[in-house]
Amino acid sequence: MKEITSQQQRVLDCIQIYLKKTGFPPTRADICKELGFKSPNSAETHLRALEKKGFISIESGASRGISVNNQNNSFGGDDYPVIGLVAAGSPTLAEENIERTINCPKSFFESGFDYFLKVRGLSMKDAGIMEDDLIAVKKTTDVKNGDIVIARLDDEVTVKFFNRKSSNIVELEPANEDFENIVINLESEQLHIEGKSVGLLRRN
Amino acid sequence: MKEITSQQQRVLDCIQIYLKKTGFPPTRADICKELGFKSPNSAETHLRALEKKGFISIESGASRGISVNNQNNSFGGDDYPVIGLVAAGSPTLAEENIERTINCPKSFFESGFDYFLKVRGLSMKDAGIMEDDLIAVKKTTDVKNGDIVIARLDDEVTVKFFNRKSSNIVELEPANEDFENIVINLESEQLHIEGKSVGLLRRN
DNA sequence: TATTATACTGTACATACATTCAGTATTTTT
DNA sequence: AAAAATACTGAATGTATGTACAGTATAATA
Repeated sequence: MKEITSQQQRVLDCIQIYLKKTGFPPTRADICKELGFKSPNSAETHLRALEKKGFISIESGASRGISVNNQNNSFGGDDYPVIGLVAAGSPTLAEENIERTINCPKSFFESGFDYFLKVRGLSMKDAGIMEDDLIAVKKTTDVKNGDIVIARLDDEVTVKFFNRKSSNIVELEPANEDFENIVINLESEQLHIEGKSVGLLRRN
Repeated sequence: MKEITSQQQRVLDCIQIYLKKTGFPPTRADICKELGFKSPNSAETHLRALEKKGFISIESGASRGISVNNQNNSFGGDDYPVIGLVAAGSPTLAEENIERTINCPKSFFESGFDYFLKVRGLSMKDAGIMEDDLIAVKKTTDVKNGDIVIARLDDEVTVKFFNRKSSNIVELEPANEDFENIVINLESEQLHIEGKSVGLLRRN
């Protein structure tokens, strides 16, 4: 399997997202529409490159005759969305926030989980959470002190240790001395717990 | 979900078998060929019935625009051994070293991998590798500078950054200031590269 | 008994789509 | 320095494919 270029990766991701969304592969035109190309031949040449490198197979003549060569899945486990952790904005499962999907068993992380969150920044580096790591997030508001939580303050989403100081005071603690604790007074500020981390996935 | 007739079940099975085989849904003609119908309209009416009963969805106008509405599927990946990284001793795949197995797709980590290695100690903590993390290891001796390698010195197995200083000198560098570099002179010492890290799995 | 659903054959047609050809430009490899 | 790969636009074409229309026939509902 030769090396894939970034544009080819985009096309491959596009195919898989389309497949997940619709249940069938995209046409050349669909790919163009999704990625902003203006000629169906742009998609065509990328598809040919992907086929040559072994990432996909194309059935000649058949419309939507694209199949992704993942010997693993397609119809094995479940597809979990990977959501980008943008500085501002809630990590919703809205289509535009889903970067791609990862196929893995439901019970891959012990207590089950709902989606992967792609980490930005190094505020949790001492907890072994690095940039671009994928945190397996379980949607829940039932969190304990010491849990790594995905919290939303207004429109800012952040990953931090949870620490309830008193009935009204919650501290969100980073694992990096360059960052400071966030102290929240629940009487005056809104804190929304999106979920908690139940695992981590890193792919080199 | 209304009751399905035997013929409709045959059509539904046909769609799923076709999907599994090719990766994309069949056309009306494909279904006819498979089930012996002589008119595409035979398939069409069955598809309409299946849609009406909720078993499938059809995207109007799109070729092969059939998607099967099922949410239940069991996972069929491979079982990968989890090997404990003991201070002394090689991480072999011998049965007594296998702590457990984890079921996940072969291509879960991009370049494929062979086993999971359970990490002891914090010598790589600044690389986000913590105690009890599972490193996805690909067995290979083809490593580059900067790769995280699983190396064996005599009977000591360790995870470190690989750095070839010269043709005879290799440094194994920890990611923790409390630990020191291991400098190996290949002329006088034996260094065996077991493999390299291609990913990481952490389960809380 | 009338109506609707099931289960087909057969023809026809508009359009959805794959695919080729002709260009242009940049980057990478040889 | 030449060749090949990458990354596109744009137009054109044949066919793959969905889908409607016209029939025939039997079983299940209302």
